[in-house]
Amino acid sequence: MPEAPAAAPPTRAAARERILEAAYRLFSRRGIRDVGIDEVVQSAGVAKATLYRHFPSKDELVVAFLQDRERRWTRDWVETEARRRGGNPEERLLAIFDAFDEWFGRADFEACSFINVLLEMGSAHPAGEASVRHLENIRLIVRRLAEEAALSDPESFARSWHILMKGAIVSAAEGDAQAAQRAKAMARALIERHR
Amino acid sequence: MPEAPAAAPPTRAAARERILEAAYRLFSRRGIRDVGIDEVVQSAGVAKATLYRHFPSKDELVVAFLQDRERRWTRDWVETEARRRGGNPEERLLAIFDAFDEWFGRADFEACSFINVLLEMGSAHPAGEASVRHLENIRLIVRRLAEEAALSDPESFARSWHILMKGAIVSAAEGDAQAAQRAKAMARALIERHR
DNA sequence: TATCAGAGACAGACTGGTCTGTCTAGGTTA
DNA sequence: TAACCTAGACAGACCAGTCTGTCTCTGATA
Repeated sequence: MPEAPAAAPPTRAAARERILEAAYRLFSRRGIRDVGIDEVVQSAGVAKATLYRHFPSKDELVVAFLQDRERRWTRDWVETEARRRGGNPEERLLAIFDAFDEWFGRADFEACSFINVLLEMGSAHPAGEASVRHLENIRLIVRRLAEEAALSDPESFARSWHILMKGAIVSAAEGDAQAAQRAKAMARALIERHR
Repeated sequence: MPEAPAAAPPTRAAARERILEAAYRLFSRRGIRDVGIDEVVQSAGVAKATLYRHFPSKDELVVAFLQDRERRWTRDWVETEARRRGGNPEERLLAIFDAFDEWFGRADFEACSFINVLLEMGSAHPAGEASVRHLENIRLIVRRLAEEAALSDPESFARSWHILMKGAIVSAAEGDAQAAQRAKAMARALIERHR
C-alpha cells in the first residue's frame, strides 16, 4: 500500500463524495423537499460551508444527485441488468421487467427519483427539467435495444414501452407487488406489434 | 331568484365551500407542499380562523381536497365521460383514453393529484394513504366496466389497465402529447387478451 | 530538516424568511 | 344574544444560505 489511504481519519478531499453519497441516500428515499440541507450535512459528517463550497445551492445539489442517480440506477442497474439477463435483444428488453420485479420486492424500494422529482418540483423547476432529460435517457436505452431487436418504429416503441415502465413503478409504489409481471405481459404484446 | 345568492357580499356559511374551492384550485395545480395555508386563506377570501374552524389541520384539508378530487375527477369526469362516450362496455373502457387525450392537450393539465400526493408525501403519510384509497376506487370503476364487458379476470385486468392509465399520465406530465393514443393501443391488446 | 503559509475541512451560531397553528378583537346576521 | 365571520398579530418550528473561528494536512522554502 504505497500511500496509506486508510479511510480511518475523517479523510479530507473525499468531502464531496460523502456529500453526494448522503444526498443520494436521503433524496432517493425521502424526496427533495422532505430533506433539509442540515440533514445532508449531518449525514455526510461535513461542515455546512463545505457543502456550499462544492454545491452553490440546494438546487444544484439536487441536480448533481439526479446525475448520480442516472449513473447508478439507469446505467449501472437498468441497462446493465437488461444486457446481462437477456440472451438476445428482445429478451434484453423484457429483462427490464424481471429486474423491476426484484426491485419492487425490496424493502427499501424507493420508486423512480426522476418521476418523483418531476412531480414534486414541477417541470418548470431546474430539477424538474433535469428529471425530464434523465427520463429521456432511459427512453434512449430502450430505443437502442429496440433497434438492436430490429423492431419497427423504435422511437414510438420506446415511448410506449416507457409508459409501461412508469406505470409499473407507480403501481408498485402504490403497493401492487405484481406490477412488473403485469407490465411484462403487456410489453410482450407490444413487441409483437412492432415485429 | 328567490334567495339572491349574488356572490357579491362575502357570503357567510359558504365559507367552507370557498375554502374547498380554493384548496382544489391550488393543490391540484401546484401540489401540497408548495401551497401554504395563508395562500389558501387569501385565495378563498376567508379568515385563517375560519379555515381552522372547518379543518383542524392542513392534513385534514388535504384529505378533504382528495375527496373532492375523487368526486370531480374520478366520478364526474372519468367515469361519466367513459359511459357517455362509449356505446358498449369495451368502448366505454377505451373511451377513458379518448378523454385522457383531450385532457393531456389542455393548457392547465395538472396530472393526477392522487399520484402526485402519493409520491410527494409518501405512502405512510395520511394524505398518501388517502391517495392509495382513491386510486383503488379508480381501479374499481375499471373493474366494473370490465365485468360489464364480461372480460376474464377483471381484477387483474383492472390492475393492468391502471398501469396504462398511470403510465400515460406520467408520460403526459413529461411532455408526450400522444401518450393517450399509445396507451389506448396497448389497452386494446389487453382487452383482446382478456376476452 | 524545521518552519510556515495556505487550502480546505470542521463546528456551529446567525440571518431572513416561510410555515403551521393559535389568539385577540371587532363586525354582521339571524 | 349567539353563532359565525373578518383581520391580522403572534408563537414556535424549520429552512436555505452566510459567516466566524479553529484545526489539520500538504508542500514549499530557509
